[in-house]
Amino acid sequence: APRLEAAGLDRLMRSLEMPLVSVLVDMERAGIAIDQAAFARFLDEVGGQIEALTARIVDLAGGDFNLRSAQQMAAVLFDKLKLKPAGKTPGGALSTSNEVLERLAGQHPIVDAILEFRVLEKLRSTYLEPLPRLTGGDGRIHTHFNQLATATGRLSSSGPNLQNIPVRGPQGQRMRACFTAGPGNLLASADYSQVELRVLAHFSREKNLIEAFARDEDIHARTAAILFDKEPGQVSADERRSAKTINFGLIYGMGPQKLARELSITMNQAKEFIERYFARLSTLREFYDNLVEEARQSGFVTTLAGRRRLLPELHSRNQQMASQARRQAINTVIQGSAADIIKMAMLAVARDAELHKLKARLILQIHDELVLEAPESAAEHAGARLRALMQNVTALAVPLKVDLGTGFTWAQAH
DNA sequence: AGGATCACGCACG
DNA sequence: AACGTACGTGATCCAA
Repeated sequence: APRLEAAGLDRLMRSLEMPLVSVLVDMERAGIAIDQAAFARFLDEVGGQIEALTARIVDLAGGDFNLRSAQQMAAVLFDKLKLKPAGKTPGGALSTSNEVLERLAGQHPIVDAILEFRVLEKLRSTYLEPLPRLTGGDGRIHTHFNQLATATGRLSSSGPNLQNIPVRGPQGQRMRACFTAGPGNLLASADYSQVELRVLAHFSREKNLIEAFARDEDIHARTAAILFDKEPGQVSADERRSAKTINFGLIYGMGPQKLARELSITMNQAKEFIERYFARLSTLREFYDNLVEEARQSGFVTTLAGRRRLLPELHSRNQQMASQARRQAINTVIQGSAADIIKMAMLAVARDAELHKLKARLILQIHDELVLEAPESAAEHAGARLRALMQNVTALAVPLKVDLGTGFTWAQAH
């Protein structure tokens, strides 16, 4: 306790993290219901497709091998079939990752089959087979929310991880439709809209970002307009996509190499792009420089709620380590502050008399999203209350916006 | 033989 | 290599 007080961390401990413990306990005990039959049907279909694809891949490879082994897969693709390697793993082996395979796609029909196999195999092995086995006697799945697992202040989820359930594409939608409200109940899902960019706007005081959020404009279109000298209405889909990549890359301290790859442009174009971005949003450059300089002097960064991350590597003589620490410094302030905000919201939700009367209970947190379960007749009311609590939990230099949905399944609630 | 650990790949925000 | 996580599978290591 004396050490916490000395670091000014006792308030964070007493008024945020300690009260949060019982909220997390309640969420873990509550769990989420799943549709066993929907899981079974989905697994049945996926299993059949995996069998068919396995036969086709082995046939195209001209011999049997274990297609779940990256080592054997590399041998087939690059030795046997003589495809051109397009990247290495951190360990120095020839990579067979999604990114590499997509570049090989035109060269051989086996490539598309492998990509498809990987998607289905991931679904089967990580979600469709294990999750139904983890159902308790109550027909529900109970995760653990780990409060001390991350460097930034986020929660993590394990046993099973319910923070990485597929959501993208038709397969993701179908997966989330397997998670349901219990009998007589509905789910309400509320997620913070672009909370990390809003946190960045708040800390940096960047005029363009603040204005765009204040007017509830399309932030990526606005960035594109600034970048390409246009009116936001005149921005093309491609230009908006580029701006979106930059906006998100910004939060991680993305360099020109990664940007070039993401946008399929040259290194020089990417460098120009980044320069122009910071020239026109110069407050951001200042904010980043100040943040890193203060972190170097103090040895740590501080989030909205006063959470700290020590970053001794900022002083590393190894350039790569030092650069990584600089990116971590920036990202931690943003990601960690967003984590602070949703944790405060969780406390507000848990303490809210109205939600209590409605018999609404928090069941999941997925970094910027809260999922509530409530009796059917109360769900709409509870959702609206949840949204209000999340939006008003703290006042930043920009408004907090929350998107809301309700439904009988997690997919419908989105 | 079999548990521990690493490498790889990939799901999410 | 652009930040933060969890986990399944295969490959490899190694103490009892």
